[in-house]
Amino acid sequence: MNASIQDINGIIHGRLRLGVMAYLSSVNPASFPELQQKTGATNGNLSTHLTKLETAGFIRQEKGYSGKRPQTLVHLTPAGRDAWIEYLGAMRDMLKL
Amino acid sequence: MNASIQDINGIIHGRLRLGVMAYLSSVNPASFPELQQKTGATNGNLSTHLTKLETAGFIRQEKGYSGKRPQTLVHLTPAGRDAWIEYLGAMRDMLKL
DNA sequence: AATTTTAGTTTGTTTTTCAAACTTGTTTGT
DNA sequence: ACAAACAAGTTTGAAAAACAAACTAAAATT
Repeated sequence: MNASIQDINGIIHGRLRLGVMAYLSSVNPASFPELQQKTGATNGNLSTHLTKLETAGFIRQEKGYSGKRPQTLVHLTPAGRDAWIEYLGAMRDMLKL
Repeated sequence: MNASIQDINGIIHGRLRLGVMAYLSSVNPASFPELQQKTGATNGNLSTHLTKLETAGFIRQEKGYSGKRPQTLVHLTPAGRDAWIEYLGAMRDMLKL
């Protein structure tokens, strides 16, 4: 296969989005504040990147309530999981891990 | 250790620079055209990113000649190798590879 | 001697990243 | 009950990064 940088999904590769995807790959779904805490991002920044991942079809944002407070649950979609697997493969190959 | 995105070196992480570092980690030094071919970057773009890696102290650009043609050889510095090792560790940990 | 090719740098535009400021609604203190 | 502080996000504007086109300079080719 011998992956090179062209094979690395740029949407996933961004630092913050990579953190989100990595976390979602083991904790799915995860809440917005949970992701914020795990990534250390500001809420504004996280919001922007989630929108980007959502536009790419990798995650889904479910807006509901926890009690009376609004709560967004972020789900990894099947397409997102596929893309994640592929990303891992490409990185493993490229970095020779 | 449990690495998160904060532990990932942003200079190295950029797509193109990552390709350069990965290549240099096994072929050191490498010529400018060789890197261009391997990464698929335009020469302008590659030049910019090499400058960035050089400023960070991760590579050294040796300007010499191959016969009469100018040839830039790009060397991974010891600091660059250290940073690379650390990057690999952080990624391995974060991606659970 | 004109044209093409090689090797790179500089410059300007587009894209991306990021955080401050704002919005909307909730809880807490007095 | 009313104001102040808090929580959960979104919008927006500024800074940084990525990228490719245009340029420079010298060598090889015709």
